[in-house]
Amino acid sequence: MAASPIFLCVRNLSMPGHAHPPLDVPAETDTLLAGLNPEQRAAVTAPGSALVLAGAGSGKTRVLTTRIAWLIATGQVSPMGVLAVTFTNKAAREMLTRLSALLPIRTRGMWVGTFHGLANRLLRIHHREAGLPELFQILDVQDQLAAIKRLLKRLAVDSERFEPRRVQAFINAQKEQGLRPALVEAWDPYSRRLLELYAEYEAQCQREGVVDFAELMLRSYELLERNALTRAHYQERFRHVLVDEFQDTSLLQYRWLMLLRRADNALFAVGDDDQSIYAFRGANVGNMARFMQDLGIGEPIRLTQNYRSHAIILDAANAVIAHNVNRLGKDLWTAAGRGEPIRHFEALDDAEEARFVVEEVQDLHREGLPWGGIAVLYRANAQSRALEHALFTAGVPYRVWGGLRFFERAEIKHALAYLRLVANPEDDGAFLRVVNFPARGVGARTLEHLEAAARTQGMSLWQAACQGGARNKGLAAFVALIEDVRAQVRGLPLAETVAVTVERSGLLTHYRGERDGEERLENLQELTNAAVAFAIENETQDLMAFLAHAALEAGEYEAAAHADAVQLMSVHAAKGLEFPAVFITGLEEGLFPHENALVEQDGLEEERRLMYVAITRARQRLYLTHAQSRMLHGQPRWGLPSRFLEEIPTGLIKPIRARSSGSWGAKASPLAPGHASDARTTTGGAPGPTPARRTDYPYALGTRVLHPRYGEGVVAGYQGQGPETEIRVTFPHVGDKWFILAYARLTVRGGVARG
DNA sequence: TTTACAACTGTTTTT
DNA sequence: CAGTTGTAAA
Repeated sequence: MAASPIFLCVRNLSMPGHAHPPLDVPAETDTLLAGLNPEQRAAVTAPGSALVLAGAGSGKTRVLTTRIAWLIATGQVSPMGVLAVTFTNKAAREMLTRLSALLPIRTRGMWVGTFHGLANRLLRIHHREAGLPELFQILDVQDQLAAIKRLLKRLAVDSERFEPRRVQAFINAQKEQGLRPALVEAWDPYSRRLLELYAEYEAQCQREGVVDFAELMLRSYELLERNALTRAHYQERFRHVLVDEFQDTSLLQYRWLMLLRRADNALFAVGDDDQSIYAFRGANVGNMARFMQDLGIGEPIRLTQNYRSHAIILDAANAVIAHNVNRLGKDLWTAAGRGEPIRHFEALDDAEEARFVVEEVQDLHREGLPWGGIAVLYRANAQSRALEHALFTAGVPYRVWGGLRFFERAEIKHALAYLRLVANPEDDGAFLRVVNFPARGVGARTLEHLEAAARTQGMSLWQAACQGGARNKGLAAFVALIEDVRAQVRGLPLAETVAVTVERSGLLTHYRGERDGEERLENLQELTNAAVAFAIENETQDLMAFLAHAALEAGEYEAAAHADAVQLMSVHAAKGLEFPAVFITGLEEGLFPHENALVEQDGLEEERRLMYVAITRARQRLYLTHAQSRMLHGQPRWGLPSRFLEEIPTGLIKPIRARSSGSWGAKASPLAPGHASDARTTTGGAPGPTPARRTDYPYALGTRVLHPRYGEGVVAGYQGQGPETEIRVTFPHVGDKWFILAYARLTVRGGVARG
């Protein structure tokens, strides 16, 4: 497989990255700096290394791109001497787009990309030094989990005790800390076993020539660390390293960046500790303080003027985030007016919440706001269902972000597995995925034999299958098919290769025969389109590059991405975006903040930052909604309003009542007892089982109750029904406890409860 | 070996 | 509720 042009141009190791004569560009440097406020200007022109503490909506991306343009235009660096790192592909693209608008330069060869994308780039170039085959494959999260399950099975590990996801999380956590198995300390037998599994997993990946996300980072880190010449080359080249969303860097990524640093290079980091919401993925906010220390930076440059939101919205955001203790500290301000109050709506259940959102959305649209100017945010993707249903029923166009992405869909993964086998038939993971899909009579028994043969002879499944001859008819057919396709696509352009492989795989025929195969067929067609687009955009026909792209950029191929539609997404997915109108839904204890987060170290603070991110997405109008009950796992579940609602000064909030007759929607005081048994009617539509069942619960939410062991607490929610109904009580010192209602010995202060 | 269906279980956020 | 795993029958 020929290396792509991308790789060829970076292969030119003699490319000087240091100063060069100023570009002959029409953009005067004064023009570049015009319109920046003093802090932004200071950041753009900062000599040497700097840390920029950039609040939400403070022009962070503008500063970053303007700095690159300014450095180039003033001759301080050549385009090839810049390394700019982001976390999302979207952000990287955005940066390149803005950059080419500022300067007439060719951005294609520039090193602007995500950490993982750049790590991949390094490893492709230096695969030999890194100890990887030229055609190494990238495992996405699903692939990695499948590989781990396979490993556990092969080693006959009790996967009840060692849950695959646990093992996966353990391995990734170690890698994100830069730790190989030999460096991890394990004191108890369980940890020791985990460690063994980590080591075995590594061996398996190495054998199969595959690399997971964390491995991309770790392997490229080790490459730079161990090869002084290579390191020196990139240090010489990248005179300016710029990092976006610095608060999201992991320890390993931090050290990766530091390897590229030389005394006369400049590191420019932009971040906002208040928007650090990826700790669960290894992000380490502490990197910001460490950065200042390691680089001898006294104070960060603070960008506190917000150009996005009205003052009321900022006040709310500032008030919420002020409850966090661990902060570098900054308050946002705006020159814009106060704006409208924040609207708050309490719904009886998630269905009513969704109906409220739809009605308001329709009003906004009638007032002239395009659908696309409206975002509906939620904490967990599962919440999108009720909202989608209501929007769909009302005929409002909407687009859901997140969830299952294009390259993660089963049919696409299948097609990609065929392509991976075309690129490299030794890929066991890909082999197992499609050896019997579509079904061709290769069952568990055949695979057992094959795996045994492969193991004893130390070869891949593919080799074993070739060698074992045609003991199984289906297996022989599969081998013949793959060999045939490999021969057929040799020398074909990328898109043809994809089209031919998909066709020959039999996937199309298979899905044509399925009831719900229509959408899958469309997706498979779309895969060829994606290949065409990829080939044009990157000027390459390299299948490996396309497969890497598929793993590193799972989404972004949805149809109608640019249509005017209401945007539905998780708060995480909304980071970096802004909308004239924003709904934050599901503001309930247990959901937002999420109950899992409450038991994690610093979990509540991270949830609060998430709330901060959510609020600061809004430019003019902000809605907050919560529901008294919500369907969860097919059961209604009750919760108190989120504490974040109370952290916003009441003066900024205007409660909204449901508009339909007979409804009830004023903001309730969460500690006011007594409304659980009030019979209430809901808006016109079917209210679901809610009102009837509510009367079954003996204590109102918020009721103070006494427990013989834990003392006084507050009723925080219910789950389930009938004799298995559980009650959740929050105790001041003990936290949340669940009890079976029928057995819980609870008393209400001042009397015994009904029930 | 494949298919169909029952039982079980987890369930946040994502490059 | 939905996705996965286990079991029984074809």
